[in-house]
Amino acid sequence: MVRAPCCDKMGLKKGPWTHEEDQILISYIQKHGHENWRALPKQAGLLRCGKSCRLRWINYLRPDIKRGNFSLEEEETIIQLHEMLGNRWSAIAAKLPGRTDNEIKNVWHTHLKKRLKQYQTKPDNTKKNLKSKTKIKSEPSTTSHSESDEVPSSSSASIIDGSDHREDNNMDTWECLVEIDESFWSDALSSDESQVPSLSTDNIMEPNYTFGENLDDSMEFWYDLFIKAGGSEQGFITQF
DNA sequence: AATAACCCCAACCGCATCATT
DNA sequence: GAATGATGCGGTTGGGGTTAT
Repeated sequence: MVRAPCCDKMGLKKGPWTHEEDQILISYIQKHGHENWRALPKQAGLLRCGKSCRLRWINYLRPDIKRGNFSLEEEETIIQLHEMLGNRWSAIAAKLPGRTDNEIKNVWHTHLKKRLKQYQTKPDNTKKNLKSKTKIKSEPSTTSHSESDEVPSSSSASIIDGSDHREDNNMDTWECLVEIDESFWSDALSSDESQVPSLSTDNIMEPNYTFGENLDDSMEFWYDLFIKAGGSEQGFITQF
């Protein structure tokens, strides 16, 4: 596989982006879009490689990026999805509107993984005992962490917080999904990923979210999975 | 007040995969 | 089908900020 030369070999700039560079990139993409990342920096007048521009745009400059701390619901969603999908951060990010794979990956490595580990080594801990010292960000944010964002509740289904933020029936859905053998999910997902539709979590995270163009296909896909996993038709109707 | 230790996150790197020729 | 080019993705790291001593 032929790889593009890296930035330093091309005499291109690396490291943190300046405000000016951000502005150039934003205005260029607003005017021309980003059809060709490789050509973009040259056309925009940036001394960056296309890869760097793409990353900066996707992870930081995109207008629909949701800045600030993750909500409890988001964190719990990450944990649940991680159980199902593993380290497929982009797939997880797709279920969390406004969040990037990089951001989710960071949150996982810095908070959630530790939290899970902590809980697993101390399964009899009370929720209170498991509170950690997560800092409160000072930056302006659309969603703010509460102090109690560190509390696992059960081994796999609800890790974050004892206070249930979901309706019980939603939790049932989660537990159902989680109980399905992980290998089943990976097999099912790898068999034809292009068909993987939105999970029901979309409804939790983004009430206005609509399924892809082909809702019927999506539902059919999940129906098949559900039945394969041993669920009944009635159960599927109840869950979804 | 100084500084060591820790934490967080933006950005880089390299591989995988998809698209085009 | 092979070669090449472009993009996507996940793992990792370095620097800056924060907290503890």
